[in-house]
Amino acid sequence: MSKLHLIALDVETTLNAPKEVGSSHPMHPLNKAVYVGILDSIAVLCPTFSSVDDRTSEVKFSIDCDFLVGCNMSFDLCYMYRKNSCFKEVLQKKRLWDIQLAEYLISGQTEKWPSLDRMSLKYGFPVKDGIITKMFEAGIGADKIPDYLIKPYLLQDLKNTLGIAEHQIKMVVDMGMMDLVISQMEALHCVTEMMYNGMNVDYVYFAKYAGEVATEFADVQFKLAKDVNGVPDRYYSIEDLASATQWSKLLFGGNSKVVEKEAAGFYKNGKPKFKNVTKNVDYPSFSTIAPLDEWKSEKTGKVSVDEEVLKHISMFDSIPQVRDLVKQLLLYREVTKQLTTYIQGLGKHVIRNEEQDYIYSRINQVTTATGRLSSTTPNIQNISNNPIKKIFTSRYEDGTLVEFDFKQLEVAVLAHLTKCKQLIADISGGADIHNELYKEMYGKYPDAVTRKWFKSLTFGLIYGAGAKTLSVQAGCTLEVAKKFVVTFYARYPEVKGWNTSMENVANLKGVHITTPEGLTSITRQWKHISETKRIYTFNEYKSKYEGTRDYTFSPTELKNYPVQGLATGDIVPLMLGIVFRELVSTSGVKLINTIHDSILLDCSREAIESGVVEKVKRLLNSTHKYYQSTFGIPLALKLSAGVSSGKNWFEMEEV
DNA sequence: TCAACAAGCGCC
DNA sequence: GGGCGCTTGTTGA
Repeated sequence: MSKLHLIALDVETTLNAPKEVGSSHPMHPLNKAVYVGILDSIAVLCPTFSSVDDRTSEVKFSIDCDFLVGCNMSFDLCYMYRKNSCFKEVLQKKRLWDIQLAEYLISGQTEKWPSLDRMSLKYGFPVKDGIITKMFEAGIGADKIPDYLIKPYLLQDLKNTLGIAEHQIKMVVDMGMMDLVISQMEALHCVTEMMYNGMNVDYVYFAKYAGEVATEFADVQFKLAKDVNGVPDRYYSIEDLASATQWSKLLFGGNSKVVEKEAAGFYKNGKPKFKNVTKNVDYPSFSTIAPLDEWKSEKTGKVSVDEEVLKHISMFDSIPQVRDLVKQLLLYREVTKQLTTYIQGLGKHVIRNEEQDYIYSRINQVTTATGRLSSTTPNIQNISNNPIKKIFTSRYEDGTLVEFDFKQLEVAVLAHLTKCKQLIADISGGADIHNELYKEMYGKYPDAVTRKWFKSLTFGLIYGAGAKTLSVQAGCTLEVAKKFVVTFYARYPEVKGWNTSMENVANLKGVHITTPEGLTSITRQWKHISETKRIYTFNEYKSKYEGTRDYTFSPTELKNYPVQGLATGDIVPLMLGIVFRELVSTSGVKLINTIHDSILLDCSREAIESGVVEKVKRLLNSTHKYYQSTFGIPLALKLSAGVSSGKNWFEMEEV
């Protein structure tokens, strides 16, 4: 193999953004790139360190290379895009090699956020200068650090990055992982674009809605405080409405240490002397319901007062006062969540510009065990499905948000992995598997309400739940849950076979790991290589049950990782890359986010009229073709996407 | 006072 | 049952 031509990129920046959004936030208006370091692996030219107005970097980027290399590249790329739109156009054409992403994949998702330092150690390069790192940690940006300090630091980073990339590329080729890695690097381009674009926020609506929620919170809090006051004195007294510990003591009893002053003779001057005595006080349980064993925490022994427990009490406690109090607490919890996590939480991430307001969340590609993406600062993947979502609107006058969802993605992937004939037939034929399973059990199709709870049985089973858990989660009897499990495996027998085979292989191939220091692990580990060559790492855990073996692989992880990983770790990112290439040069369309099995676009009216929705839908409905051409393996069934759109992210309607 | 952990809860 | 991240309270250094 001839020597690869790599160009490394590293940006040193100011650290001026407020703490709430992260001081180095690449999209914050107060931040900018100060030094841009570029190092070419074959050119004899010196490394480049350019300032903002320097055109040298542009020249460098125009050089053709095999990979543009960096560490945590979405960060550097966003800064470069902001510097100059010419950079954006040129850089987005490049093939990327992010050493952090490559390391995460090579490690079988065990290295989360691998740092340049850690990788430098592993691959035998000098670890960088601690002084600069300390300065960054102290909030001193690159603009306040003199050249003579920062340039050698930057150069070392660039050299290490290039060297690490060269090692990794060899490894990835040897491991047969290159197709996966390349598709992940394309996805990196897409999520970088999404982070760069951000989500447009309707701040006027946000302010109004925030006021409404705050008012509601105050009302609910007032009412709950009043109800708490009405609890007889002999029970534990709630001091903090938000404390689960205190609620547990009130509802299920418990003891509490109370410090009391006790007379202890007299001082010489005749004044009475006191000493503090700690007494244990036992409180009776306010609820008449005895706590179930499964409500008790394994680690702390505390009785849970989560939603499930509270709902149970609110329905079945024999004392009306208890039922009412707990109902009010449930309401309080709900409103608190809305206020703290969504109103206040999202509010501090709004970046206000003269023209428009945006939330720029991070989309992380190197954090999960399965290869799924995650979202932080703020987490946009768990926004409540309620009017809070109305804050997200189009940036275009008269524009719309458009969301594409893969239909039944994880079930379809399960069908592919297990090659289950009936499951493939059901999904390919457009049948709803929940309806079909219900019909097998009851001889007729369910109505909408029935289907909703019944659906949770299917997902529970795929995630690995047993009949007992299924009955609790779905709120049905154990008999129904048992019957469901039998029905499911009777209709889809290959799923059972696949599950069993995963367990067998894990037990057969799991090995004890020896550390570099020569220590051998008590638990075994199994690295499973999927057909896309993604590596899943399974570890044994201490068994809950007495008997057979002390340590076992988790059957639920074995069932779930390959499904979740292929679906939302491999297939969705593959298509993110494809959609990115298709849309990146289309005007009036912005890629703005991705939530596990969906892709979110912000579209102008003109773009909609020019048929962008149909274009993307066609791409997504051809996923099986891209899968085959990328991984060389046919998908056992075609995937399809649904589309919905709306003026804001709450009022989306199917199109 | 701070950091780590636990509980709780939002999403797919 | 799987996968996450955020907020708050608790705990222990």
